[in-house]
Amino acid sequence: MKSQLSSSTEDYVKTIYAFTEWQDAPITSSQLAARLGVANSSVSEMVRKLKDLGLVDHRPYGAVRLTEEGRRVALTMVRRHRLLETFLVNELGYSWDEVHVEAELLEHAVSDLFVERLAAKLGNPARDPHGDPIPTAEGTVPRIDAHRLRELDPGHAGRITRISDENPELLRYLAHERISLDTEVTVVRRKPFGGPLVVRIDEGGASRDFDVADEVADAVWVRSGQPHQGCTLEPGA
Amino acid sequence: MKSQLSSSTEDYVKTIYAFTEWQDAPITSSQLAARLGVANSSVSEMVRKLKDLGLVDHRPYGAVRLTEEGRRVALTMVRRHRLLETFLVNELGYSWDEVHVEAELLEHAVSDLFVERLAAKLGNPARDPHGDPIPTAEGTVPRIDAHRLRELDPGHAGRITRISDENPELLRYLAHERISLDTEVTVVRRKPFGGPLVVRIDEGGASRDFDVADEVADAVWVRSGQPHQGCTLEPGA
DNA sequence: CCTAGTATTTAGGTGTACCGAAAAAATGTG
DNA sequence: CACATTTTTTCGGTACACCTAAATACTAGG
Repeated sequence: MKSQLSSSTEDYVKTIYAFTEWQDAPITSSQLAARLGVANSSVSEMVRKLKDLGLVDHRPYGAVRLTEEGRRVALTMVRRHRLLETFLVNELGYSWDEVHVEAELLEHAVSDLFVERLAAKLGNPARDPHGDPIPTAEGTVPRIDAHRLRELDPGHAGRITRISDENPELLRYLAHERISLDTEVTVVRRKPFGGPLVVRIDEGGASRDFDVADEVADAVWVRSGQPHQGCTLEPGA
Repeated sequence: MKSQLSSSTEDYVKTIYAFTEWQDAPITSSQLAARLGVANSSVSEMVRKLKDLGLVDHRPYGAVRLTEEGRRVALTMVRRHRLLETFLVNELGYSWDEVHVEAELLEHAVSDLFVERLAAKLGNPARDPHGDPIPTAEGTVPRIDAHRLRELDPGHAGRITRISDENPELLRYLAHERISLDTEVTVVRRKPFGGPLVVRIDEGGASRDFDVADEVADAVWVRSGQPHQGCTLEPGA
């Protein structure tokens, strides 16, 4: 059942999964190639191998979809990645813009035993430092009920529950602008024709307006209602 | 200066270093092959590459010796390995027979930043859970002043300061026999012609005699004098 | 000091994961 | 709906780290 996959294989599966985590529509060959930073021809070849391994469904010229087994592998990788990020931030004092690359390397080197011991030590967190849900060991993904900042209409208020970890520079920028998980925002003005989105930010009484760049509006997720509950929810919760 | 070495390269260098850590005499091709579990021909080829990288000195049919640069790399790997082992035991509740394999995988995946943050968190230990000295980031190896149990004469008393981590089964056996770091032993009888070495073990008042198998006598190191100081000495100490 | 035996290297070959270039299939547009 | 464009696949080729088998160099015994 677990024939030990190469770290390339793990990366492909994780990337395929990640593509559909926050949207529908399966990933195409060239999108996969772009995200992995390899040539299209490499993807064609590798996808055939993944299919032989039973990890993806794919027919020539079609999109690539994970099988149940592939999804299981992907969730294992995502769990590893996010637990490692949490560890790096909570225990080793990394800042949230530093953890992604480090976790990317480590996730291929840790054993299941390591992951479960680490999860226990961290208190079985349900979210990582960027607010991304950490799949359970059994393959359940905690539901995250939030929307991209970009999609919100004026007047909509809520708390930031997720910030994509893909771009460290963006994370540093947001930290510099004092925007983080749990920051309360209210949409003031929706993008007209190419104009900026503006949000109002509560800061213990005072408030300021903030121009949201397109990239930021895509990377930041907001939830109205309950506050973000940090990194230490109970496992089954 | 740091052109990123493959994990194979790291393993070769580490293995070459390890061979001379507790004895003199440089390692030969076939010894290297045996320890790495690869064919002699693979070693020949790889040693040539290591030479091209400036990590070893070697002329055909001669032994393999690390260069200064090679030694630096090896110490980096050993530092990583032993800090990781310490982490696994101290923070994740691994037992000392479980850590070696896990550390072997992780040591190729961690960054220098990770290692130094980890070292700081662990309190810059000078010894790992088996009593092996942890090289400093600057490449200094804390002196360990001990002898193999095998080499001790009757009457010699001391504390166990090191137990080789290479054989997990042996470690489990010793744990089962209630022998660990800091156990006080006195050599009762030295091996006559193939007969067993016997040590007396103090156990808070009571004492028992223990037959030491050959393999154990090679793996256990004893120091007379000060007690083993645990895993939290100061860096420069 | 020559030879039998062992240690080491060379030669040729494998699998994985990548590449660029060329061929083939799918897609969009007049 | 045919053709040009884009996307995907196929086709040689490369680097790495390993292998077995064959050739070569050391080394110890007679």
